[in-house]
Amino acid sequence: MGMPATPTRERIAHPETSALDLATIMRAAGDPVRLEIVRLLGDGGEHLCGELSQALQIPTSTGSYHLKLLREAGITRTRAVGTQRLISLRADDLESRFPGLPRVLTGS
Amino acid sequence: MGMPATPTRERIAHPETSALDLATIMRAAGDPVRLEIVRLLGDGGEHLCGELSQALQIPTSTGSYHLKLLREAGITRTRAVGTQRLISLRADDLESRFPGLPRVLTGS
DNA sequence: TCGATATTTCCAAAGTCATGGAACTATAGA
DNA sequence: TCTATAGTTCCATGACTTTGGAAATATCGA
Repeated sequence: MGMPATPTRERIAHPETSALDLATIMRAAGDPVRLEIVRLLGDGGEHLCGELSQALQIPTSTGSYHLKLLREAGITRTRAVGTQRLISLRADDLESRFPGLPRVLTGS
Repeated sequence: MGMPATPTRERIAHPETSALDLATIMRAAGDPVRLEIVRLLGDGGEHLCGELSQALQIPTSTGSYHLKLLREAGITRTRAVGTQRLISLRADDLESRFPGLPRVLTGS
């Protein structure tokens, strides 16, 4: 026994609102798969990785890759509940830094 | 003499406003060089390829490449005057198709 | 018709990105 | 514990992107 040398799971990293970069956000949103994910998140709810992957008919490994990019760009927030990941749009953070952006991304 | 087999120069192609695609626009804007060009065009004026390339300190061949991508995505309009190309933002077209987008792209 | 100027096109090299199967990790529940 | 489930990470592959020098094209004015 004893503690493992490293934590078993890193806390999920999200950029601070003040650090959001428009070029990074645009690049992340500028892919048909990721833009469709953003549109699905435009309902304001929390969605699972598997649910989004299924909606887009892509393997979960591909979905997980795209969701990581969206999170690292600051477009989405991910929180862990059990083995699940609840993903939502950072609409308020995006709006405060880039007024009008959430509406553009989600089509209102 | 006689006419050449092909026209000496194609008319500069621009997508119609109704054909503008958000993922394509986002991808085009999601590059630091191109986003900076868009911000410079945010003054509403017409700018030359060489002027923009110089402002960004890149070779004109690189500038020309990025300007082609912006034009093909429908973000900019290019008109020829002599050997020069006058480039401007398609702010009204973008606004009508994606309300709020020009403000987001240019930082107002 | 020549030379200067503005820009585009060509090309190759280097870099980045998307894809998806397989292996792995974490958690819940029996 | 064991097993199922959810998601991540690893990895190879192929595809696309960005870069910039060189060559080509177009236009202007002397």
